[in-house]
Amino acid sequence: MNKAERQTKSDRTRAAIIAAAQAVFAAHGYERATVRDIAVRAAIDPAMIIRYFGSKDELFTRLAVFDLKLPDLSAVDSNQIGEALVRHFLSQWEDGANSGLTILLRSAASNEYAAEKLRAVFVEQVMPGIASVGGRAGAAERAGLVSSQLLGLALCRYVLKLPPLVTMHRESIIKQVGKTIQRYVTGR
Amino acid sequence: MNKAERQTKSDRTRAAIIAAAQAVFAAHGYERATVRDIAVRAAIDPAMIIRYFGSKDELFTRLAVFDLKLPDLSAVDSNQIGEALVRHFLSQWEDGANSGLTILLRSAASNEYAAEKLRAVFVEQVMPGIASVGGRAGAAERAGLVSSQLLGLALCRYVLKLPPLVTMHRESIIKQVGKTIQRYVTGR
DNA sequence: TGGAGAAGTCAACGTGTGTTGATTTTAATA
DNA sequence: TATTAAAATCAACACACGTTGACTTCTCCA
Repeated sequence: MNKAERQTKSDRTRAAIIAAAQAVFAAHGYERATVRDIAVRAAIDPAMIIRYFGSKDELFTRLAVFDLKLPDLSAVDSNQIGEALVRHFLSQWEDGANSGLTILLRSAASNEYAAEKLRAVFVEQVMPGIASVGGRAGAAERAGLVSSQLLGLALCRYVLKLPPLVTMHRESIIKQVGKTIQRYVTGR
Repeated sequence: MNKAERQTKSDRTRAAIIAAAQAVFAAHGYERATVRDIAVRAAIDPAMIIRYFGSKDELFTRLAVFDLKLPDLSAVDSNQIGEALVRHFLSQWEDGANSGLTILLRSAASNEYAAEKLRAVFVEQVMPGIASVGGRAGAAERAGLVSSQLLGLALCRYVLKLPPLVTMHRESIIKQVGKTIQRYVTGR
């Protein structure tokens, strides 16, 4: 075995910790998630988490990241941008239900670090994307409105689990909310 | 002094505890708010909080209530329902910045009791209001969409404090988001 | 004014938390 | 197989939390 392969054991527990931490942080948010919960789920000792990641904070920091992976909107048919954005957003969410965005949204309301991270996602990813369509004029406000609708949708459907939004079919949401986003993005 | 007035002393600390608790719960959410924080802010002993309210949970329960005070929507010009709803919602929010809705929204993402309370607000207050306009057909879904936009707006403007939404003028928001709500409520 | 009940103070308890250091076990090399 | 470093275990720490009960102070009426 060469050196790279030899580390496979510790890599595995490292991965187990990350997977468990993602699930627990996503389910309960930062404050309510405990190192011991994560350890149980990963079937390891709580001390290992500190050993591998330094502290609960550092582990959270490592997982509280999110890449929207916005496509090039200037390449999309400009009448379809709204629906395309909602569709993309829903996919991003459902693909990685335990991933960054869930963790951030669950924690941001009571955790300033997570809130700041979410604001950064807005400034670095949403803003530029919106500005690339319909020009820079009023892009910040348009991006803000877009975010309010998309985050609100995620909050209600995935976090609060408001019955009608949970039940509602993906395509209905895309059609309805798509119209809203379309108007926000293009200014009608 | 009669009996009612004699209790004025304890009523005052009772009120101080409530005010302090509203502020702390609204600022940090249930998990992060501590009995000791509330006590410091109310300038009283932590033990008094337990003495007066039984437990942190009971105090929270007492404050985690919200009355949307929706006006009779069937009396509003049906072309103005969207704007009227947003205006009403913003007023409700800004009037009592430390009150029920803030507390609920700050806590609901990581506190199942608060989430349940928010769902109850939806079922008991938003749903009936929306159903009273445009009929019962699809009322649940329409109400869900309305909630996603309004809660998303509150989340971004008051909790996450996304810069453009914080800066944006009240009337611009009412105009822009009003159109969205109008379409959701009336089904276009 | 003295006594009784309310209001407030104080120190401490038990519990759950993140974290640490010493120790034991495991696994790869010589 | 013996050796050595990595990996995992364990018990315990320090701290913050909600909560309790005994005690003191205040306040008002007889």
